[in-house]
Amino acid sequence: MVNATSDPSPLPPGPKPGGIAEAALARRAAPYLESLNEGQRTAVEALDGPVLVLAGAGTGKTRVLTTRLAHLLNTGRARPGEILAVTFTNKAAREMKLRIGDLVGDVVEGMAWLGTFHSIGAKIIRRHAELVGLKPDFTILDTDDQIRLLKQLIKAADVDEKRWPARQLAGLIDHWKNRGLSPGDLKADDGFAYAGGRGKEFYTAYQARLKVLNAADFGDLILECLRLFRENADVLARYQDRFRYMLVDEYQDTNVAQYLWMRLLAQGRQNIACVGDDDQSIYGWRGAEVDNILRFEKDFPGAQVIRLERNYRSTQHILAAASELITHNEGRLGKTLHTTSTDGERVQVRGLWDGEEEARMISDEIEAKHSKGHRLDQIAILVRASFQMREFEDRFITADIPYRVIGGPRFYERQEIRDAIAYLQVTANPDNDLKFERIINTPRRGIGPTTVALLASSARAGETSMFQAARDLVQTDEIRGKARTTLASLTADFVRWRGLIDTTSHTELAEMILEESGYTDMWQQDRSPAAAGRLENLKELIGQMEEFDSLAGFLEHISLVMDTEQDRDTDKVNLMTLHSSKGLEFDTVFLPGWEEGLFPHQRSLDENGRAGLEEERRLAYVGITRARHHAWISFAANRRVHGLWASAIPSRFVDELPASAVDVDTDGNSGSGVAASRFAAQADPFSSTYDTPGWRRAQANRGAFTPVPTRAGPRRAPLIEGELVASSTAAASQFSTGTRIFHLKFGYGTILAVDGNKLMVEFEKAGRKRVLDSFVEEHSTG
DNA sequence: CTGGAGGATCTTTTT
DNA sequence: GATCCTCCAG
Repeated sequence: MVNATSDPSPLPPGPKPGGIAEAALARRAAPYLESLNEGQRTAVEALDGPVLVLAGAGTGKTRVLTTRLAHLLNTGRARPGEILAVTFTNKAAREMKLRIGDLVGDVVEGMAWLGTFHSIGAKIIRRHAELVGLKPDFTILDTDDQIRLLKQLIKAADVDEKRWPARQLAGLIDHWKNRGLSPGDLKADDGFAYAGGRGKEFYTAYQARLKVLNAADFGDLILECLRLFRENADVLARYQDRFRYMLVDEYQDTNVAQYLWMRLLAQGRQNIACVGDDDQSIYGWRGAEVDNILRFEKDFPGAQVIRLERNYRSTQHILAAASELITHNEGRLGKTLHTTSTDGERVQVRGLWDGEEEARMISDEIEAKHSKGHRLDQIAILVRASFQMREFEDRFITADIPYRVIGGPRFYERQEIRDAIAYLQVTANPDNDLKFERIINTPRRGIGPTTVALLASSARAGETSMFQAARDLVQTDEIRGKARTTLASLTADFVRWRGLIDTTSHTELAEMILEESGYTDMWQQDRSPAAAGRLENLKELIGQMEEFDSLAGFLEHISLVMDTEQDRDTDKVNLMTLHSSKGLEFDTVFLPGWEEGLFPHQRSLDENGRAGLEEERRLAYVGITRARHHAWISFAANRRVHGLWASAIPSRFVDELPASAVDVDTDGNSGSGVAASRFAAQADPFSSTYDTPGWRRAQANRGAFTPVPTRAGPRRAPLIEGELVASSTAAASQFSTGTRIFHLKFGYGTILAVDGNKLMVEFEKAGRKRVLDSFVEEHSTG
């Protein structure tokens, strides 16, 4: 482990730039350079000075990045420990490390400063913890803890949490931290948005409380690091000197705080390379500033800007569709992607009746491809919102198509895992109030809100932690009866477990804690079907701990690395959100749900106007450019949102695609297809030959649901309007009770009740279900 | 302090 | 429709 405080970082005996030694080294390095195209090679070889690489989708960004780092090492410009390379996700960091390893071998192990913004921030703060008011073993709070803590503060300040939700305050504080603002930087009216101007006050109190708890939230990992650098010129100088070369990946995703952090470090040697694509900036909602790309040339005068525009991934039509779509955005740096691939299939556009039919069309398409030998794991379905996944999962289960969901609820986010970790964290650091509060009454011990509130107020009054307060209070008569004895034994248990940290193996200790605290027991007693799985997960957790050599090491890992690799290598269809698809590529990509209100998402438009729309469009761009050979875009005329049926119009993005790169339902094999607006034979996007009671009703109701004029207030009338099940009396079903019907998914059944166009049906195989009448046919015995 | 009932809410997500 | 949260009665 390198130590900043005792490292003068002398110039290494590296070869003189442009000298003979370097030329010789470069020759040795030649093989990996030769397979690069001109732009890529420039980006790899421009080692000195500030460099901005604008890398379009599929232009070999990762390749450039890893080769560049390998090149730095190979030419002897820097030793592994002198390179700072930051990514956003652990996955990206892991992959980068792997690929550099392929190029330079074990040397990569010395790259101690390759990691995420947050892990590197945490590492730096731990070394200088006392300078920012923390102890080196401070804990990192997750979002749950953050909310819990804010709730305490809100309650203590006697503010109505219902009117001013803790989530909102958390959002505000995050927003400030993303912008690099400490409480002291705020102007008086900055906190206006919360509790009538008390935002700043709460932010101050929150930060103070974090210090008492010896804790930092994710934002602090950057912000406190920034403060450390600003207030301690000597510390900053040391790091500026150490990091001879810097590299930032996914630069378009950096927020202001990260930008300032990085700029401060780079001001030493000016050897900084940022790689990004403004067209793929899709995280504005969590603080990313595309402007950082524009600022780069201003802040680093003379910066070299390199554009990578040759796309190696997609066919001509796919690229044309994506490129044309994105030109509808203003305020982009502008790149023109080109490819040498000329032929290939056009982008397929389909309009369908509803979400279920859309899922059926896609699964049919997948089955057809699969039977022709197309691998399932080379197929992805990219949705805008996770609720859309359900329809596909249902369909895949029915059709027996193996699939995997990427980016779903992760292992470490499960309740039982968080509880178990909370026990471990309180053991490691009893002053972690938030974790203590989480498990103080789990399993139920009879310590309720009253007792917890008493502990919290007592802790605040004594400027100490709740754990300490509990230890003190049980000595007095302030807590009585059962609460007193349970609390006394619980705290004593933690003290005892803590005493065992150094003498017992951490896995053994973890098992002991879960056993003795009654936590395992709680799930064993639980009769719910999920209980067995939870116990399995706890075992799995202990198993994962074995990969670490100490409790502290494990805990640091889980607070920063919240992901686990899952079954990568089985042949399954990939199902994920557009957001989590960034950086991936597939032979075939399906993009369902291109409907106004869903994509672009209404909320994005409402809350961020034009900027919101443009970010949605970039999301569409990201989606299309994931595809190598086949891209399918589809939309439905009806979709169930929040349990209600709504009619929808095709997304404006559909019309923004170039007609020459698109095919619309060419073979006419779909009798129920709804044509895309511009591509429809008739001018009316909703006209089609589809003819069912539900469809006719949808036609009839269409005009009746014009958007309600916007009222003052945050919530506006959604554009998705037209509830088919609305009180419209004209919409009574043609079906009647007792009729025998057939349903595509559930089979035969008998109608029990009719409610508008919704039927309650007793199915022979599937049991009792509520279905829309447009999905059933009267079963004629003839 | 606990459990059930009713109510509000429902984009995206990493660290 | 489903879930998470809050409130109220025991």
